[in-house]
Amino acid sequence: MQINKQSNKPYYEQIVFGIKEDILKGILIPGDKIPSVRDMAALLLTNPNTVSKAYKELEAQDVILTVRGRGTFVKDSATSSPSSKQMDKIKTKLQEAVVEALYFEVPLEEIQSWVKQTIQEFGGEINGNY
Amino acid sequence: MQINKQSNKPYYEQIVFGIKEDILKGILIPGDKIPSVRDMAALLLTNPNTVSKAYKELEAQDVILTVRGRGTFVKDSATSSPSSKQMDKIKTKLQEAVVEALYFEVPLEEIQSWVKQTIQEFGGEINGNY
Amino acid sequence: MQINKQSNKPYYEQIVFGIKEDILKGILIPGDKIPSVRDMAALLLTNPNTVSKAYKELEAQDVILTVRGRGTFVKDSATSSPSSKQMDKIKTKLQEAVVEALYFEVPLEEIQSWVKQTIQEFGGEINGNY
Amino acid sequence: MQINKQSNKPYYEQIVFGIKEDILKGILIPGDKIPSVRDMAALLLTNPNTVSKAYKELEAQDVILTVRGRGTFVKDSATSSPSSKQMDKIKTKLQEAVVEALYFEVPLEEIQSWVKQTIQEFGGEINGNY
DNA sequence: GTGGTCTAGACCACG
DNA sequence: GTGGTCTAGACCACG
Repeated sequence: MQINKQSNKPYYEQIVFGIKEDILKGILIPGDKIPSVRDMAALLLTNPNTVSKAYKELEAQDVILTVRGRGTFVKDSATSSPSSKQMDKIKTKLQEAVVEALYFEVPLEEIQSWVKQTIQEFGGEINGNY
Repeated sequence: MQINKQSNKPYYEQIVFGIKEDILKGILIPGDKIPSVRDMAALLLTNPNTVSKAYKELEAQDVILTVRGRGTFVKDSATSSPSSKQMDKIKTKLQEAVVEALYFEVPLEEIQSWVKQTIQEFGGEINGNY
Repeated sequence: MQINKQSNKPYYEQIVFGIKEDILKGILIPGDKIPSVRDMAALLLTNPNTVSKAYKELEAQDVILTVRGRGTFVKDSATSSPSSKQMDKIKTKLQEAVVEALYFEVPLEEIQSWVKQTIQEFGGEINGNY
Repeated sequence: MQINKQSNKPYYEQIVFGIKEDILKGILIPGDKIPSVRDMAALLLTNPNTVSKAYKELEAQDVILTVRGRGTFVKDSATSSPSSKQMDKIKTKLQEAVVEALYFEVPLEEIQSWVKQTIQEFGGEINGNY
């Protein structure tokens, strides 16, 4: 995992997203201890406060569990069901991306293929009749 | 088109997106004159500076064209081909939305259906066997 | 509203609680603009970052709404329904306080009276047959 | 008694609270010897330092008494009268819990019922016309 | 060693 | 003028 310092995306959001990616990819599994705030900051060449902010956000989203004095752990993903608010947010984000693509005349097949690729890369088993 | 003042999305981005939506929907077609910065600001109950910023962004993206003294016009979409940079940005945005959805265990069928719905609403002609 | 710098309660939590109190008391009503992060920091003789943290927490709890560049506003309390998690937390907190009181042999009548007083001070109209 | 390692409440506070609960419930009665720091640590699968901290806190609150070489004992509750400082703390804690509940529009009846339940569970004899 | 809180101060995006 | 992000660095509570 790395922070793209050129991106206009805040560092802490990149960390939040990166952790989720690692969980989806199976690099991190439920129960795993993730690096301490300080270690992660050293790894990512950023400030501990920034990592701390990311971890707090991840905890608010029920992705990790942090125990004072002991560390931070990956939660069971089954536990974390999104609120309808989060659901709406995700849906809107997806739709906006699609509209954007359509506007710039990305061929439909390509849009579909991007989605499929991502699902295959991150989504694990896919039903045959899809 | 309206601005959602509750949204955490910047007003100017909402305007940029709204114009693109209107074009995709056919409400605006190439060559159409769009309201002046001041008129649009009045329509949207917002600050002219905000509209101006949105128009500049739309011009940078080759979506509209401002002719001094004559007004602002919707460009021919054929003219506006996205740079590979824009293309990457769109792809990344789409993938991130999908990853987010996967993380929160949105069923694959639902993700697909969201994409299809959006395409059908905005994308015009869709091949039957798609 | 004031921060008790002697208290072991974090400043930012005191601010969160203080805002809720002011809403319950009617000092703040839905739609009201609350002081900017900087102004509030000056009022409370604390650091803007601390106020910012409090405001973020209040927004996460659906108590206030912050609009970039415009300010921070009190939300309609009807909108903010607590999650079952929040509910559990509140219940636990209340029960712990009661257990503590019982342990130190606070008379039952006194415990009841504390609760009633608080309800009368903050709860507005109370049904007669209570 | 058990420690909830998921809770964000410090372990030592959980122990302090747990002992008080046991006394209120009658599981522990004045004069009872409670497990040594080491035994308790083994029982609770935690660090002896943590138990030690809890015992010190309980001693400071006049709940238990440690006699060097003989062990740790539950004090007579009559002996342990709270300082007015402790009293204020308890009152504040209770009021805060009630304010929190009111803010989130927990019905008054429910707040009352939570208090009653707790009293009935822990408080022993309750006057009929209460 | 772990995360939590707080300060001081900088720079930025938005309206 | 508004909130958001980030850094650097301090001190603290907990285990």
